Amino acid sequence: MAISRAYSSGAVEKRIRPVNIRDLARHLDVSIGTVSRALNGKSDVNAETRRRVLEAADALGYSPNQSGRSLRQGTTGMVALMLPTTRAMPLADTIFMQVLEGLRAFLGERSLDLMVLLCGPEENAYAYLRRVVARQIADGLIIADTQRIDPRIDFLLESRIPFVAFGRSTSGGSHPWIDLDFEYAAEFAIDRFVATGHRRIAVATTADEINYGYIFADAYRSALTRHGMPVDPDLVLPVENSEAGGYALGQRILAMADRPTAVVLVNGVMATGLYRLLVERGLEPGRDLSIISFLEERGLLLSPKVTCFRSDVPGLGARLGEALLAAMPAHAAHPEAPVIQELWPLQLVPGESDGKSVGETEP
Amino acid sequence: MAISRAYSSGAVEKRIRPVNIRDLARHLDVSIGTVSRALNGKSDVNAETRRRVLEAADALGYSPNQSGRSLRQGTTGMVALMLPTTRAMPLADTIFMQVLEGLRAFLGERSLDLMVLLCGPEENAYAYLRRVVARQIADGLIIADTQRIDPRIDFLLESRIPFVAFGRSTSGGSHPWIDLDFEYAAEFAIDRFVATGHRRIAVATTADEINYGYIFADAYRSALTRHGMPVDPDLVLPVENSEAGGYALGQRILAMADRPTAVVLVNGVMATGLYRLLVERGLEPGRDLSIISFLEERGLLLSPKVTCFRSDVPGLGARLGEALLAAMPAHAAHPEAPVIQELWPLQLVPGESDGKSVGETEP
DNA sequence: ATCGCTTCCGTAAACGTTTACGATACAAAC
DNA sequence: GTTTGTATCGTAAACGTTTACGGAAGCGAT
Repeated sequence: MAISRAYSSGAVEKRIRPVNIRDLARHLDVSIGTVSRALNGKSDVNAETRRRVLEAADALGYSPNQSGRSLRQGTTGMVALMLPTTRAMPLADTIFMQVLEGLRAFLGERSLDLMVLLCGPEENAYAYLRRVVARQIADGLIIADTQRIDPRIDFLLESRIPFVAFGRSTSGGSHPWIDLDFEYAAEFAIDRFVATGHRRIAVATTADEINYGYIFADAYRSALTRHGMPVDPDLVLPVENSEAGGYALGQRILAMADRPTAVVLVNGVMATGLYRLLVERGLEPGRDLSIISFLEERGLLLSPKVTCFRSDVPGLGARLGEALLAAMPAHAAHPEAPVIQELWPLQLVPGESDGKSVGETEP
Repeated sequence: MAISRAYSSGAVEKRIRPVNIRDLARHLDVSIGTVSRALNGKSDVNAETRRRVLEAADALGYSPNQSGRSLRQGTTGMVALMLPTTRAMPLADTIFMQVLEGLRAFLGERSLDLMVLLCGPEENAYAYLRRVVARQIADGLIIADTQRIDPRIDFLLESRIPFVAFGRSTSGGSHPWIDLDFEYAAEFAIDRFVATGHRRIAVATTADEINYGYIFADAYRSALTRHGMPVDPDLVLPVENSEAGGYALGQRILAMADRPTAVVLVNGVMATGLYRLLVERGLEPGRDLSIISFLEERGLLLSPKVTCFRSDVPGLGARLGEALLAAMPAHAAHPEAPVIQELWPLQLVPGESDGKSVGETEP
């Protein structure tokens, strides 16, 4: 644990003042207006002058100060994605990072920078959002983890700031959103289970207030009803969004008197925990309990291979970016761009974790 | 895929202009100077006036425009963490998110906001860094993924912007950094292996240029030498930082003529993949191959339990924040704060994945 | 009445940039 | 020679905020 003196150079040196446009203008012996026009690609500047300006800017390492620029033109060139850290932790490993990367790449091509703002548990997410909007820190906003009733959406609509929601909500009027097609996944899984003879099918949803848990459970219920099967409330199981949650889910299922023969998971993270419990109890996924999981990258390494859904997740991120740009007047293709509201498609990847129902099996 | 018209309200409404300090002053019939002083807690403002200002600001939803404020006082109140997305993906699930949360919480208590800037593969990380610094977007910077030779550090030192590195580097002079104690982990693991009779011990390091791979391998070599054991270059195995990498690692180990009986992993992500391969081949971790893994949350759910290192990772994040603040003149406890350079401690959590060497076992 | 002190507040400059506007120079057209 | 047009550039205002400075008012002491 070495501790040395501040900045080895010894003398106390002031923070270096970055070169500004005035320095650059003085250095080139032109006016700052010309420098600005040259750098911003305006037409009324001599080609030779522009070359000199660009060259000098590069040599002196000049980039326009962001505060000055955005103060003048009321735009920051940044897009903020607000992320509650409570969610960031369990979900980061599945798809969120890929959404982020798809989004970032899309925005980067349009010379917009993406910044991720973490919102901790102690600070109210709504208050934080208000602060970010009022301080005009970003030209557009992306919110995740939409809840069934989400005051953030009402506020964002009211404040007229361009935004897009990753996930649906019943709040607010017509606003841009992209969401995974949870309905398709739930119904497809149920259809598949029913087709292979399963009659007692459980669903693992989220334990918190995030909307997609409700959506998934609703789709599960309507799919069962469509097949003329009864809906047992005891088979709708809220699960904590983690591997430990999946482990606990397994414990609960095995402890049930009238045990389900199949379960569909709203989230891939829990699959690993569920697998582990089954193996510990000497049970085999796909034989003793059929499992269909949601999006999961890691789960593909599970043995036996888990049957799960897949999706073009970076593409989803890019589509989020498109939906946001459509809501930003300065970036929209045409001024009257429609509000984008889309379900993102999934495909099932068959594995070995679901199979024919063999009725009740003893552990 | 519903698509509706832009903003249900119908009429084309302009973007709302947020209330600024002038509006607030006019509304209260005082000068903008007084409003600013009242909001910033200056002493020379009447108590009753301050109350009215604060009340009105809250009622009108006023927050000072960030650009104007930071333009004037040359400070943004934000700290940026720059993260290459190439790394973000595989590592997010292990410890990085917890580092982030610890850091964010620490900064939040000091009313600094943390923003995460993603740096994609197509944009040079160094060029991006230069841009961020020149645009003065943040008061302090945190860089991760330090490489053995890292030009970013030289540049940051030269530009005099406060920063801290998560990870060591040979570049630059004396600058703040925090790093995990890879040396301790490597040596402790080797000691433990040797004590239980292992003589052929492999190490899985990173396949890229990130510095900790070198550090870990060096510590591995010196530990072997200290025990008077030969260092076989074939047992230093670069592994891709993912579960697939762990799987491939297992394939390579099993294919070796003179197979090692133990392996220590520089990263926990690969443990799962290695486990899977062993199970597929009918081998058991801890009996047929002893494994000690690095930090890993998920690995604790593996069966048999993996022997791995643990650390107070959010605490590490907070310490990163402390190291950064010590380098920021406006926030340091005293102006001549020393440069913080620290190794963060780890502890071994015994599991069942390492045990006595039973020599060569046939699959 | 004058002075000094304190409390409170208004005025205006400054931060770095963009951009509307006008000025200059020069070439082309009359 | 005058006018018109074009290319190029300088000037200055504006964005929203903070803060140094000074002024006004009140009050007690001389």
